[in-house]
Amino acid sequence: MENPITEILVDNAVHLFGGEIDPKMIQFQKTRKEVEGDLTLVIFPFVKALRCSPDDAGNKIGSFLMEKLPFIASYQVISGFLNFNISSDYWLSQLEEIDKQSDFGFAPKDSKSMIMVEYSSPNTNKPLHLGHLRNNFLGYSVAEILKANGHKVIKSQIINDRGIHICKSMLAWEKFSPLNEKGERETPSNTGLKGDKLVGKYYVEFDKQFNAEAKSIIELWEKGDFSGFSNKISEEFIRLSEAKAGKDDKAVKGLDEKIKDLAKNETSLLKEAKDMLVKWEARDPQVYLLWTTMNSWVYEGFASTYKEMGVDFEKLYYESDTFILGKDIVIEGLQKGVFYKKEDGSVWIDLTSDGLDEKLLLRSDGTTVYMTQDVGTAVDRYKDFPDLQGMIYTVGNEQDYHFKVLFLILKKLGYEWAENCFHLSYGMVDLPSGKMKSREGTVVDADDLMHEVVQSAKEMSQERGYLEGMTEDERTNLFRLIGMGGLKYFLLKVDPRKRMMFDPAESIELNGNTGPFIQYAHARIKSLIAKGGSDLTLNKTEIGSFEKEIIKHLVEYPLVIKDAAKELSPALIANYIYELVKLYNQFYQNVPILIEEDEKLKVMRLILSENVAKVIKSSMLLLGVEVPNRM
RNA sequence: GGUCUCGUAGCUCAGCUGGAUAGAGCAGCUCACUUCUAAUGAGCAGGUCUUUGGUUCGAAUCCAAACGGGAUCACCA
Repeated sequence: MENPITEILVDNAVHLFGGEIDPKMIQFQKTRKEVEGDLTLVIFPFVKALRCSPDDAGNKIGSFLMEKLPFIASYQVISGFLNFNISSDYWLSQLEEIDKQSDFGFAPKDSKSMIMVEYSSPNTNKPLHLGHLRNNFLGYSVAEILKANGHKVIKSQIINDRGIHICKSMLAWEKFSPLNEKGERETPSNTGLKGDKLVGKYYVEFDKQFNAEAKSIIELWEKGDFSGFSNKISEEFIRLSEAKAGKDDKAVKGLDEKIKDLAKNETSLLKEAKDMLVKWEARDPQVYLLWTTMNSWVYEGFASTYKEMGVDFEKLYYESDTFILGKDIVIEGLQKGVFYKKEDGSVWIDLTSDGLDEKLLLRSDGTTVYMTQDVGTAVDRYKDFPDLQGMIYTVGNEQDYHFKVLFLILKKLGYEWAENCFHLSYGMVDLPSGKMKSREGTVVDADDLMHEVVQSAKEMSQERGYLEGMTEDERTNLFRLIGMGGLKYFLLKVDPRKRMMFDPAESIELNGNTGPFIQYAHARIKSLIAKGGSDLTLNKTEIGSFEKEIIKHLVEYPLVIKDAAKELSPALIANYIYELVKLYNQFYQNVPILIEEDEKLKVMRLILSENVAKVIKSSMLLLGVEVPNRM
């Protein structure tokens, strides 16, 4: 309805305003609740041209539009705002239109360009945690939203499966895993532990032993025992120790950190891990076997976690593959003069003229770094999918700088598609106790959390749900659906860019702005439909204000889907659904539906309800959340 | 310290392409189930939109500075 108004105003600008107008002057907004009307036009921009009071200007525009547009039933001007009343018939016809479309709000499938959405991309040395949940739910949802907008989407991830961190858990497993009576070390099958958990356990074990060794080295040094260490080390230690005298606590702490780093570098454990990395790069058969074995455990563990999360991927990339390509590209770039080599053989790019720093791409020993791999991965992806028109990296905002640099490097290498790369930078998840810190054991494990929310959904459903006649399987599925729905909705309802607070108690809440609140509304409608019937035909009838508000909101759905894609923000969808459900609950509570005696009214209300359920279901699926028919 | 980012009710968050009296949820206090699922709805109370300047007919929204959180500045990923 905005479009015809805009058209008429632009077409008749000379007559109305005495000259052409900028369409940007035509600003619509929702009519305030307290004021009667369905749509509001802001008059202020026109006041100057019309050289009269805002009220006169409003009346002039209002009467002109009312004459031209039959759907404007009446209008009134209040302090510079022109409020239109839109006719009942118009809203009814809108409802009819929505009712016809099973995929209401969605653009035709594959009608737009191909986009890759990268998300998850975990390290293979630690189990997934709460932060990964936000990442995965966000990435998955953004992919769904883009699909709804007609894009062809490739969901992808890069698996960080190589590097010193992987060697650490491998080494710790070899050294510290106890042997059972059969002489085997711990494996997922002989311990019953999930693969990622088992490997993570040894990563932690490495860190523990590593720190212990460093500590004992420092103790030796403090006693003045430097046997076996170079003069350089002992001098540095003495220098740092003496610097502590007379400094404040903070400075002393910093110096102690440096001493610790010094000692860590001297540990036999780190040396062994580094040796292992060198062997890995040389494809030493034994190390490679260990690597593939332990990685396969992790992948198995991740697969089950992803399944639980309800996320999936079309194409996986492995760092162990792409780093080679990255290295080749860097060497090529070196020849082209994009990069330069320092005396020690390390390769760099100078980005100071772009306001950034110098960045390392190859170490002096020729090995690659994170950036090198990311260059290789990006190029690999465009090779695999030449039709790609964009790539979205769902990665935490602590890597903002990294991606700025990455995209700039790609651009400097001459890849035009670098322009279409976008870092979907999301904020960290905090706990009420503060930041998650692995060292302090405050990391919330993804599997544990998902298990807890489902368990809690079970308890609450058994207390108040409508479960009679449901099979055991149906119940289990319902509990999963409610628990996971609550968790996903909780993590997706806030603006992804913002740092957010995760309160475990609040995440299993059922009232207010929560997943189960919305799921409940859906179940309630489905129960109505089951009793009142579907496949009804809409007849002309009067509509009340509750119905009208809902239809107005339904009409906005296609626009919200577009906005959510533009902003890459599932939060916009979540807010929209919440608003819709609140409106519907008010209607439900105040207006009779099945017990309405006027058949036409009853049918209209049922059709309205059905379409609300349709939109709830479709929009929740954009968030990756399923909705039950009963609960 | 440089760069980036955030600051809205006791708490968690909307609102930010400038527009009417700044909104929800939670927590607190009331009220409504012989009626379609009360996992609901209605109401009360709660605000210097961090501060100070500027732009404007009009600023939570744009600009600048200050203050306060956070991130980042590795031959880590």
